[in-house]
Order: sequence, then C-alpha cells, then structure tokens
Amino acid sequence: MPTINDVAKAAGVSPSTVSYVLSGRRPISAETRARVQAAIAELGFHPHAGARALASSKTNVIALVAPLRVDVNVPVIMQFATAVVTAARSYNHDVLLLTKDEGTAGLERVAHSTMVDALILMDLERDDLRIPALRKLKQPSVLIGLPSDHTGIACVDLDFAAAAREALTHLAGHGHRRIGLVGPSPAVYKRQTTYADRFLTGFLEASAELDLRTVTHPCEPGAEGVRSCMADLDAELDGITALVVHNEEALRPLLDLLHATGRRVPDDVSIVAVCPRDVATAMPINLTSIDIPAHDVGTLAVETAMRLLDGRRVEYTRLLAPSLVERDSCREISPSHR
Amino acid sequence: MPTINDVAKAAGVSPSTVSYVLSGRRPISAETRARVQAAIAELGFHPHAGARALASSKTNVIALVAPLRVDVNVPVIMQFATAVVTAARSYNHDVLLLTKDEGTAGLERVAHSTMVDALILMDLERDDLRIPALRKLKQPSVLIGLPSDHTGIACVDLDFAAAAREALTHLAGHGHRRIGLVGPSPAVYKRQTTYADRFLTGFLEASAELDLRTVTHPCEPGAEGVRSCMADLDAELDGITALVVHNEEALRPLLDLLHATGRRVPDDVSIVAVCPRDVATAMPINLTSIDIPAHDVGTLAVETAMRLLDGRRVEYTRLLAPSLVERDSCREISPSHR
DNA sequence: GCCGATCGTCGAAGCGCTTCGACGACGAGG
DNA sequence: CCTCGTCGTCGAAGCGCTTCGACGATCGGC
Repeated sequence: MPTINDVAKAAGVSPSTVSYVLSGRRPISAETRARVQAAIAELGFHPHAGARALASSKTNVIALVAPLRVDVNVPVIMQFATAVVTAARSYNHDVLLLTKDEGTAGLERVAHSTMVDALILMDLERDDLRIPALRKLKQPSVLIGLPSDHTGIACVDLDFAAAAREALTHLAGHGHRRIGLVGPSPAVYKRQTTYADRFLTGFLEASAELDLRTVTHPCEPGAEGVRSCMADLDAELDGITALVVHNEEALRPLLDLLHATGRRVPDDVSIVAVCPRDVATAMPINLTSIDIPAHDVGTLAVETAMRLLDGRRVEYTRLLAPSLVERDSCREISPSHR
Repeated sequence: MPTINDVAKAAGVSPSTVSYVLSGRRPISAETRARVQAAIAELGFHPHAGARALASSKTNVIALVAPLRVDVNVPVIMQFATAVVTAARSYNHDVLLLTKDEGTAGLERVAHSTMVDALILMDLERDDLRIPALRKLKQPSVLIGLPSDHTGIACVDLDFAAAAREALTHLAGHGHRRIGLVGPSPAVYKRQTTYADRFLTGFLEASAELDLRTVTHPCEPGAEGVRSCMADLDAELDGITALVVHNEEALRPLLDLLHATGRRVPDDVSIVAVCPRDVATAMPINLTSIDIPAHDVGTLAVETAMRLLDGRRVEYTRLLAPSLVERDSCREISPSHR
C-alpha cells in the first residue's frame, strides 16, 4: 500500500502538497495538481482511513442504529437502511451498522472511540432512554421518529398525524361517515413507538373536525387478530363503510377476511392503507394508500446529519407531508349506505 | 476525550503500560493493572479507533456487502445482516454496511483505505466479477454463496442441492411419484445467483435416483406468474401430487390459487417449501419446510472471517446440512392417486 | 520602481495509539 | 555467591495523514 509520501516522491512534491491536492484546502497550480493526480492514479494510492481520522478528527462514517430483531416492519426497515447507505455514499460517507439492542452502550462505544461522525437512529420510543445519552455525545444525531423530549436533537419522519387526517378527509370526501381504524399491534403501542400515537391522535382530531363516527382498535398480527379486531370494530359501531389500516401485517388477512365474509372492496367497504407503496400494490386489489416514504425520510436524515456536521442550520423537527395515492380500494359510498 | 496519556498520568504509569493492560500482550502486576483500570473507568477513557487502527493495522471492523435494492428476499437478507452484526459484536468487531451496487469499486475503496479487516459478501453470482477483485485485496473475505471459481476464498451457505434431495426424499417417502418444482423467478436464474442452480441440480439428480417423474419451472412473482407456472407444470406432467416450492414470493399466491381451483393442501397436493421458518408458519396452513438457516449461515460467516484473521485454518467450502421440519402441508398420497 | 497582497509550496509538529528494545529487580540454579 | 532468565515497566520510534506557519515568487497599485 503506497502512502502519501510515496505519492509525494513520485510527483516530486512534498506530502503536504499531496494532501492539499486531495482536500482542495489550498490553491495548487494546475501542473502540480496534474502531476500529483497522475502519481496517485499510477500508484493506486488510497489514503489510510485511520490515519486520516486521527489527523483530521473526521471519520467520514455515520452510525445507523436499526432494530434488527425480527421486528414487524422488515421491509420498511430495509428501505430506510438502503436510503441511508445510498445517501451517505453520495456525501462520501460510509455507514456503520449497529443494532438497537446494543442500546445506550453501543452508541457510547462508537461515539467515544471516534468511529463515527454522526448517528442516525430509527425505531425511537416515546421516552427513549438513549436520548439523554445522545445529548452527551460530541457527535450530532438524527432521529427517525419523534420521541417526546427531543429538544436539541434533530428528528425527521412522516407526519403521521397529517397522514391520518388525509386518510379521513379522503374517505369523508367520498361520503363515508362511519369509519374504523385498524391500528398497529398492541405490541407497537406497548413499546411506545411514537408513530402509532401520532397517527391515532391525528385520527381522532380529524374525526371530530369532520364530524365523523369512528372507532379505533389495535390489531394483533395474523388471521385471528384481524378477525377479532374487525369483530370489535363492528360491535362498537355498526354500518362501517370504510377502514383505515395502519398495520401492514394485517392488510393481507384483512382482505381475506372481508372476502370470506362477503364484504366487497371497494363496493361495500372502502380501504385506505398506510404502508409502503409496494405493499399496497402487491395485494389482490390495488389499495389506495398513504405511502410511508422510507426512502425520502432516510435520505433526509442523512442530509440533516451532513448539515449538522457542516455546522449549517437545520430544522430540528422535520415532518414530511403525507401523500395519498388513489388506487382501487375506495369509492363513493353507495346510496344504500347513506 | 481523555487519551491514553491522561490515563497513564492518572495511574502513575507510562502510556505503554496502559496499552499493555488493555491488550494483555505483556504481563502486568495485579496492583498496576488495578490502578490503570480504575483510572480508565474514572476518566471514561475509550481508545481512539483511528489511532488504534493506524498503530496496529487492525480496525476491528468487517464489511458486509448486502443487496440492498428492493430485491426479492428482504426478510432473508435482514436475517443474514442481523446474524452478522450480532456475531461480529461477539468478537468485538463492528460492521460497515455496503451495498452490492457499489460493486467492485466499493470493495476496493474500503479495503484499500484500510477501513475494514475482512469482508463478507452475500448474493454472489455464478461468475461474480467481484471475485477477482477480492483476491487482490490484502483483507480476507468470506462469501455467503458458492460462485463457480472460488478457489482460495472461503464460502459458506446452505447446501441447496442436499435441500432439494431432502425435499424429494421426504415426498417420495410419502408415496409421491409425480412432483413439480416451483422455482425462483426467471430473474434469479438470469442473475445466475448460485443457489437456484444448485437447488435445481440437486433436484434433478435426486429425481433420477429416486426414479420420480418431475417437472420444474421458474415462477414469476405475483398471482399471474403462479398461475402460468402451475399451468406449465400441469401441462408437462399430469397427475402431480406434490410441489416443492423454492420461491418465497410465490408461496402465498400459490396457496390462493390451489384453494381457488379446489386443490386442497395437503389432501390433494402436498407441499414442501424452502424458506425461512417464519415464512412457512405465517401461511394459512403451516407448511412443511426446509429452513433457510440465515442466522446460522451469517454467524458461520463471521466465525470464518475471525479464523482467517487469526491465521487459523478454515474449511474453504462449508455447506450447512438442510433440515426439514414437518408441519401440515404433506401427507401420504391418497389411494385414489396411486 | 517599490510595497504589500496573494499564490503555491514546503517543513515540521502533532493526532493517539502500539510495539520493540532496554533495563532494573528478583528468584533460581550451579 | 555469581550468573542467567523472567517479570514488570518504561521510553521512544513510528503508523500515515492534516494543518499551521513560513517563505520565495509573482503581481497589481500608486
């Protein structure tokens, strides 16, 4: 492995000049630059990351803390991860992957030992224990999610409250007045993952504003969970003509159940799903859905981290506006239901 | 951030002594060790990763190259990743996540700049262009998969040929003689991802050995793909009483199709699936399946990498024996079909 | 035609750690 | 009792890079 000294000798300059060619931090004449670059190419020189980190106190690595346990949202998590890695690369950074279950210790380990310049965390809980730890780090962090006390820490996410509003507005616009929410599994609420609450709050507020009759229920995964959730919804409000489904897992069994019980979508029941686009379109019927823009959120998280590293201003709470895509699962309420 | 010098002063020893306490490479008296450790704890000292890497030429980081595009096997990939990260941590290593689509350049970048000690790659293709590049690196690599020319590079994977054998043996043991294989999508074959071929080869060999009548067909994702795949299979061999399904995506629509066309599982058709355990048990009927032991494979990959780094001997090709778990989708062939 | 900027380059001083050789102290062996 | 080996510790030399200050050369302005 050639070093910067080898390059310097080959180009007939001093090592610092090579460094300045690489970093562009001082003007270098065109000829010198060309000679240096030729030498670099010829020798196949790559600066040693550790040496660089030591001298410059920058690693060009960011940590991504992901819930890698066989959690619910596997595809969504993958989309976040993909977006983060891709975006990081576009800023010439790499990504160190940590699991959520290393907890606070993991964050401190990589931060204190200066392995990373910044951290991006996903799957935040309402009163996440990691937040106080993050505040003490010298590296900035960006959260994907919106825990309760996040003062001083940048957060990005989909605006789930607005998403709920948009779903209800859409359905109300189609004449629906009795609407059920099939929520995430009780486990998600228990863990206090924040998006569930935000969605629910938005749902209830919009329901009141639009003067709708709504019921909400969490939904256990699996056919049985869906069955009992639907039974509960129907018991609490009859004449339901539309469902908002904020539970990827439930989508498929729910459609099966509706089919089995003779409720046609969208003729008898309209559905708005909240899920990644590809999930919505992988169903037997293309679902009208509000996209979970994992890619955008991941990219934005990285951008925010980069701004923070550059010392530029950032908005500390950035909630992406939801966008509803009409597909085939909603229709004007039929006259017989009015 | 305190440095090793601060610790040394606080403990009244030289920096090298602190280093030896940390690494255990030279004997240190119990009292000194205790003083040093106390100082470390009190100051909250964490060695600077870059400095360490520079001085020792070890990063304690391994690269994981994953296909992060919205590829087929999202859950399987997550399982590999989880296993790799967890196993790496147990050896006090971290994981740098790279995407497959950075290709050869990505590998060379992290290797040449000494960001990692070893590389683990997944989703290898038959004549993978990255392999010659890997051979030139100073860091060892471990492949999850079995490309054609892998001499000198460690490979670990499920023994897909044996898996196919086991599936057929199981079905033959239940009296089935006419069996169809629902294979991966044509895209997988086109990409020459090696497991598809290995499975197919094992399937055909076992079919001959067991004197079975079999047909095989790739299967496009989606309901339509499944329909046409089944149509092809049925057209080429009638009286099929069992299916081997080596295609996660197809599983669900296949069951739907069989249901819709009045072929009951397992009464009319037995099924052996090749997929992760949780996929097999998430279906309407619990499927007899051959597990894809992503966790074991990932862990083994890391272990292999660690052995390589320690200069210990490794088996350069390690194929894990498949294990078939009986569930509810296979039964003795009914007399009417004999 | 002289002065002060600006440009382009160099040298040297670290960044924080590991590791090698050295060295005193001490116990064992002859 | 002297020598040799071992144990425990230290000092110093890097590892490969960045960055600061310095310095000659070049240029424009008056």
